[in-house]
Amino acid sequence: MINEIKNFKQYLAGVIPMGEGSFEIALQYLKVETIEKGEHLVKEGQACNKVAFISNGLFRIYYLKDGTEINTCFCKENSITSAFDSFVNQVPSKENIQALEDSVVVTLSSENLAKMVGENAVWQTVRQLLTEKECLRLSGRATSLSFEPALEKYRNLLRDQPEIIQRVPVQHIASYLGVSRETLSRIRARVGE
Amino acid sequence: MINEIKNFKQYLAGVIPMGEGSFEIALQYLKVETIEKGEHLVKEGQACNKVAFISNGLFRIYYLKDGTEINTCFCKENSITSAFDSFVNQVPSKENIQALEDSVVVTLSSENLAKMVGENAVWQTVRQLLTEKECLRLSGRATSLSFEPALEKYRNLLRDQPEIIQRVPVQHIASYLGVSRETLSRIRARVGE
DNA sequence: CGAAAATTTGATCGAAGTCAATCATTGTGG
DNA sequence: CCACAATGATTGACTTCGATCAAATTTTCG
Repeated sequence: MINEIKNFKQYLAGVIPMGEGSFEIALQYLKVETIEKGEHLVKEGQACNKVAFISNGLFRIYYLKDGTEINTCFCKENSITSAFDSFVNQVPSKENIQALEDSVVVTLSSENLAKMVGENAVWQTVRQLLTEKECLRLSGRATSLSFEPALEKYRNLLRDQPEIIQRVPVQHIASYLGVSRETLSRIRARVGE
Repeated sequence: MINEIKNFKQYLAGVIPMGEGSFEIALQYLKVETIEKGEHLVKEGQACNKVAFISNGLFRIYYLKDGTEINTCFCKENSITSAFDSFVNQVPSKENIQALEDSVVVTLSSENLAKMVGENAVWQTVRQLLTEKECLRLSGRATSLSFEPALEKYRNLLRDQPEIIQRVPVQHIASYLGVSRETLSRIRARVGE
């Protein structure tokens, strides 16, 4: 089993205990892809018919509002990324997913996921758990975005995802926090780092 | 079958087509409860071990931030409400759910839901679909909260949930929109209701 | 090295928050 | 049924945080 697939297996083991052989069903369906920095995994308008486990690298999810990009999520190695709405409802994506670093992902199409669910119900549970996780993330984001002042937002990000601040250009972080580049710059000057 | 249960069946039919008899499994597990205006369905600190289908009435979900209430959701008849995090992860709820009108709900405990999933896999699918729905709602909320000016937020609420504005006290709406009571009041004066 | 992009810094402006007072509505007890 | 308290909503004055515009500086990369 190649390394990327192993990483994915490891990741799932942390989400739900999987009986011997349950994971192996997936092997025939998984695909390893390399995405270079700057390239897109998903583009607006496309249907996103797959989820991607990030074995290595970093992505951002963003959409366009009145011509400017708004980042909604940063996804790093050892997590899953996808254009949720598009994947679930098979509609064209309003979101873009772009690699911020050279990345390697393991992808799984929705059709293949459906097959896996048919073969072993544990995959249905996996899907359920991952969806619930996404709910919790979104709920936290909604809270933070509108009820924290800019400084708090930054502090919280620093607390919850310190690596992001190291690895992501400031402009993207500003948009993620719902703050102008200039304001974020000043906050950073004050916080010292 | 009493009316509240019928309503619930009807609601589910709109979420997913259910084979004859699939719903009937639920009958033994469902419970009808009456909640008077002002009473709580869930209180902070309690574990919320059930979901409630609202047959009749209106609820708000809120939590306390530095002593002030922040509303995160209004749920009216013909929809489902629950303290998501608490229900899913069996932890004490940070959220409160309060009836804004005299209400009648159909409740289902998480243990009973688990039993139902065991008896018929369609209930697993129901759960999945409802979770996905919640994700989409949260995603929209996160977007609206931080990237729309106050006026837009209000207009969007007016467009998406006009009834809420009729049925919910202004103070609660303000907190839901992440805006001070005074600002909302001024917006309403401008928009002309 | 030099051009382009990203970040920081400075000055100004505006949307929305806060504080305070007034007006409206609801509800309760005499 | 009215009076009065209590709560909720509106209006006004002032302040503040963060956006915008503009310029300077730093970093990135061909």
